Amino acid sequence: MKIATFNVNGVHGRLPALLRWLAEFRPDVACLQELKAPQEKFPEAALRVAGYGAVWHGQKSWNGVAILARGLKPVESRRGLSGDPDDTHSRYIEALIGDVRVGCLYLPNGNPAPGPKFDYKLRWFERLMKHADALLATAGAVVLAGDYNVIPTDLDVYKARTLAR
DNA sequence: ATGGTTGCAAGGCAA
Repeated sequence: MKIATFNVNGVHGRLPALLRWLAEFRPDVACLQELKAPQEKFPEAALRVAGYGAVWHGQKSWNGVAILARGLKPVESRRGLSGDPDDTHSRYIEALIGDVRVGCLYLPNGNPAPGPKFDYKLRWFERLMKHADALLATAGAVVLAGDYNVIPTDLDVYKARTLAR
């Protein structure tokens, strides 16, 4: 099974590129982040024409995640992580594609640090770890894919010197 | 070197 992930930074603005990418690489599963579209404005029909079923968790202007599956509709098993009832960001959706469970995540950027956004990122990490532990305790294959917003090397940074200050 | 870019959505925020 070919599983891919793509931060689209606006699913409408990026839709032509997304469709080309799906046609060229034909992933069985694609995890999308930064839809930047409300739930009711996700381009479900265009993706269906392209051969992909979808589940998604939209949000106006920011965030938003989706899971696409070629030739079938993913069976949603979770949206959002537990542990913070006040968290309104759409950053996690999970679904079964056949017998493989796929979690699609968009981890908070956390900038600027230190500050409340960085604190939120760390708390989100803790919630993800807790959920990952629960997933690993269950039987079956699990994949947690997406944008972790973790940058081990300067190659992962658009402009490392700016971040280093 | 204190600026540089983009998407959403309609001014400024987030990345």
